Amino acid sequence: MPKVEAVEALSRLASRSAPRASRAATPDALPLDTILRGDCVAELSRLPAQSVDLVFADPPYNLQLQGELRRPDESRVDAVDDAWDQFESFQAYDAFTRAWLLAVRRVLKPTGSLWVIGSYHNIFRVGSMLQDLDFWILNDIVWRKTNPMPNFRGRRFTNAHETLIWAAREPNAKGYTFNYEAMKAANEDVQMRSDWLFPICSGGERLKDADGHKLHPTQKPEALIARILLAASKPGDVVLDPFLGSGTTAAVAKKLRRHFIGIERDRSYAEAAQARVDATHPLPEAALAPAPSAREAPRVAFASLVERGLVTPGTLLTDARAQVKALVRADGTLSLETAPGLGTVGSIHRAGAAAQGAGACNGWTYWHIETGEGLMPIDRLRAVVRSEMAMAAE
Amino acid sequence: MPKVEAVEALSRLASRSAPRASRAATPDALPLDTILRGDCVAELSRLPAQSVDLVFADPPYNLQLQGELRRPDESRVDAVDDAWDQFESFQAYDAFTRAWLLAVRRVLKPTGSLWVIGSYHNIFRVGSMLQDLDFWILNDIVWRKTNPMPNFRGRRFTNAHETLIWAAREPNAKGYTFNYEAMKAANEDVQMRSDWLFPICSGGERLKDADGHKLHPTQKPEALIARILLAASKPGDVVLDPFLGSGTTAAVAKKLRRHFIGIERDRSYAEAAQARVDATHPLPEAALAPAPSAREAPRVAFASLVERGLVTPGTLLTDARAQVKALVRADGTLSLETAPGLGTVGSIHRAGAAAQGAGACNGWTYWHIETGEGLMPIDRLRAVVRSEMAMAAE
DNA sequence: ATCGCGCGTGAATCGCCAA
DNA sequence: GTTGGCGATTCACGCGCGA
Repeated sequence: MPKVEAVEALSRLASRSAPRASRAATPDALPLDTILRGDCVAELSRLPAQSVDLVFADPPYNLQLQGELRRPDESRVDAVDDAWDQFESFQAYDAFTRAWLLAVRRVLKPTGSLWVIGSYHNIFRVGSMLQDLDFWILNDIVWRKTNPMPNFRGRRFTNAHETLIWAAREPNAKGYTFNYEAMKAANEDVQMRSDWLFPICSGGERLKDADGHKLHPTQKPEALIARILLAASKPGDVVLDPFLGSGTTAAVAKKLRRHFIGIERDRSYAEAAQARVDATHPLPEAALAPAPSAREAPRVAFASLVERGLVTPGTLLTDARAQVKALVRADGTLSLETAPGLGTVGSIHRAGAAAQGAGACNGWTYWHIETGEGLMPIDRLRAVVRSEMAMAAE
Repeated sequence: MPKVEAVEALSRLASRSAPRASRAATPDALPLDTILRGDCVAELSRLPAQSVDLVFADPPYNLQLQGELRRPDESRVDAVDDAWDQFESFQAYDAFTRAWLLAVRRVLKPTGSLWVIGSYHNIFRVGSMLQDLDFWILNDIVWRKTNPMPNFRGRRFTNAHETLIWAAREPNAKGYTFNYEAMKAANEDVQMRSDWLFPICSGGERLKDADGHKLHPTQKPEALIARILLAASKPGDVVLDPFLGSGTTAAVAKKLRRHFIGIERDRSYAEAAQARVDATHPLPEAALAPAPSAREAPRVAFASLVERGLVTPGTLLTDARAQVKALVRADGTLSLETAPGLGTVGSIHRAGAAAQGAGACNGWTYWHIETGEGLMPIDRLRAVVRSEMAMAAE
């Protein structure tokens, strides 16, 4: 991946020339479960490379509002018009985006992944930059709001969603975490879709200052962050948020027994986030037991079934209709006894593929063994081995 | 808007240097209800400037598939791998996007608007380019699919949506069509949101070739296009689709009594689209009667109510609670009789605003008149005048 | 204690025309 | 180009208060 290497070189260059504070001239050890106060690019450049499992980022949206907005009853809408959300131009916003994404790439593990949330004002810039920097987009996710603000002037559709992008560090990245089974189980046993429905953050969850005003203009709901962490990280992983704000990511990470690193420039936000984290307690470990994942079950070679005596060499395996036959050899390979593929010797998967003239085949479900009560897929034997292994591990 | 002017200059330059076919060296008259066969940039450059009300575009998604995809049962997924969907790089895709967007901008009326649909593979490029070219994004819309294709590998979330961008020709564009009332009525009388739910195009609606294979890999559902046309155009408007494909936009436009112009490069798609259009018939006009829109109703001055004798000078108007009072003057202005604002003379709106200490007020709904059966908003009297005007117009 | 009502409010690129 | 007048325009949810 020459392009990735070029990007990494740029990233190193950027971090070398970045202004250093007194804290350290070389990357610190990983400051786990800490809120760092400062500019995120500068702070990221002090962290060790390839040390973070998951990044969640809620960057400024660059809203560019003109004038005030009033409701039909003449009350004023308290809009996001903070200085930190103002950029001079798309060019300036792109430069900002490029800088923090490069800094994030450096600290991400090769198996790590990145989530960014935004609206139509900024998300297209972020998505394009991710592609330009050779991140690899895995999904775009839509957060549908149950209770969005209406369009008061009746000139557009109600802006009822925000967009998240989930990306791996680079093309062909292997080993990023996706807890497929847990997501599926959480979605009535069908695959979790790319459109999620959550209320906006309000009520008791919304942090307020002493005067009862909202502490942060864009506090995200914990349920949204929790789904991200449950989908794309494991307990004990390191989760980093370069724009921590009111601290939702840190609080949810602590609750879900992930480590967090938060970066926040604004002192009052950082202090409120710290207080919030201090008041948050991890859930009981039992509540976080990972959902059973077929993918993470120990790999069992068919040969080990032969070794364990569950299948005797010389046995004939068949397909579900008992028309294709294959002989089990002592080394755990099969030898096809029927056309097409007659004489083929190979793994259960290759033999099954050859028997069907297909490019691939899951031999565990294709091949069956004769029992007193009819044909049984050999996958059932694998299940036996796995349960034995689980008992032995305790 | 100097930036817009610069973009328009570029656009003119692009159209001047575009290769010309024999058809014409200067822009033709608008070829209404026609399918043009050819490259969309070349064909667009032959159309008169500022002549189109609405553009719907479903450009190539640049899917960049690597190898084939199979379902768990080994059946092959018939993916979009057509030549027209392949681009060498993001730069090449961006250049393509820039070219057709500039060509579209030239033919769009200043009051026109543009819709583009895409997935995460291309929509970020399109959205960024729209912003770079100084289009003005009005909404991003999510098409949620009721029946998306599952993720067969279990490595990502089910990709269950596509994204549409709705944009005006330039910042501060006035007069783009948005049929707010119709959308609200279609959504159980609450504002239409930015997330829409439709099934993918399948079954009888899906065009098939002689062998029963799907004719076009990305045929869009008519319901999706219909909502767009119903939301953002009027009967008789000109709707243009630069990537017509199987002709959905043309067929829906004909059905909804909009004019269409379709551009399609591929001969077999263009022919199928033409046959489809020929077999499509417009809906009865009554079915397309626009939903009543307060915004478009004829303006009625309060003074005309006085002139017509519906309100007598000297009458006292009150707010809904009968606490604020104002005297109707012979010229149709009001004079406030109560504090705050006591003595203020002005229009029903200014008097209402003064009475409330607000910056603005809709006097038609604020002021009430005493009838035998209680207070009635003066808006009801306006309705009487309007219905008289409608009868007189017939 | 419970229910119903009124009020506040949320990442918003939020009007159009004539003078 | 700017200004000012006319007049059109909101949904879901949480909380507090009073019956």
